[in-house]
Amino acid sequence: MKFSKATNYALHTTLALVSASSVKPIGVQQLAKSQDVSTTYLSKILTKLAKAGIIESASGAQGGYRLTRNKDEITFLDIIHAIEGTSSMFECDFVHGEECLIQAEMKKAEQKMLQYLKETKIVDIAHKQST
Amino acid sequence: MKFSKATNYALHTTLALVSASSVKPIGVQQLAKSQDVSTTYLSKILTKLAKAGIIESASGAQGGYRLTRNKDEITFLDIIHAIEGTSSMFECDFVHGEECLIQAEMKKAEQKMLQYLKETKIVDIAHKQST
DNA sequence: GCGTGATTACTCGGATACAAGATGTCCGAGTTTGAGCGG
DNA sequence: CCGCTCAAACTCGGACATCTTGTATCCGAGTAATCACGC
Repeated sequence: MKFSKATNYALHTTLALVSASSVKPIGVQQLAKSQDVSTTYLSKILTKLAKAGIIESASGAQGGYRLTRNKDEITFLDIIHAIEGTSSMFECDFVHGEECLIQAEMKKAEQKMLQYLKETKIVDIAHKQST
Repeated sequence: MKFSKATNYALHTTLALVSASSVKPIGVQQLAKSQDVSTTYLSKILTKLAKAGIIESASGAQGGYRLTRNKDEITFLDIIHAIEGTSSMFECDFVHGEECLIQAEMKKAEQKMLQYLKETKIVDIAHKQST
């Protein structure tokens, strides 16, 4: 029950993009270098973020990645859902007659975490970091 | 980022033991049958719970598993920690100069979930279920 | 009746097999920028 | 000076390779209760 490394890469990269906040896209090479990842692997991760509509890619020379939305709209949850998927962390496959009460409690617990992640924005971190 | 099936087995088995609440231990075969798992696999899971001090095993004929503590002391978190381990769900390996702010937020979020799981007791489910 | 041993019903733990997912690499294809070259 | 072409600098996406982890099985060993047997 752990978050994948890809999520960590995604969060750090998004933070970098938010901090940069320029109109000009930033190349994968530059992003990858600061996190010590291969460019090909990072680009695979960023493609997921792009599909989720968080960032967009500009191909060709001088290409790279750039935020799409307003940067203070991006939450931790957005990133995590883009990478890890949106399915629940706990699934009870058994066939009890009724709804599984254990699963119900687990989902409530999960919601507590998701709620916090939904309230926390990447841009807040960027502000803290720059000070 | 999902809970393992083993955790589900562990939770259901513990619930069964709490509901039974007899002094006499319950055999793995009986427990496994109700969840459609092999006895050998389930016993492996229960060994973890035993090591965590939540249940104890009685070997030999008429043997099986039985709760050790008072049943209203057992929380969801106890079970989950016993099976999944106690390490954090999010680890940032990078070497930033300072503490990683992203990791800090992620751990706060995780704490929200753990807090809920710590407050929720198995015996509560047992009561709900019997009504 | 009573001890003693064998049998039976269990759990325990290590070794192993298998599948799925996470992690990462390679390479060909498409796309934009910019430089070079000819008119 | 303008437009065309071509190379360079990029990203995109699929196909692999690898490693770890979860899931599960098998089997020999140990252990406790029970039964059988002989004294």
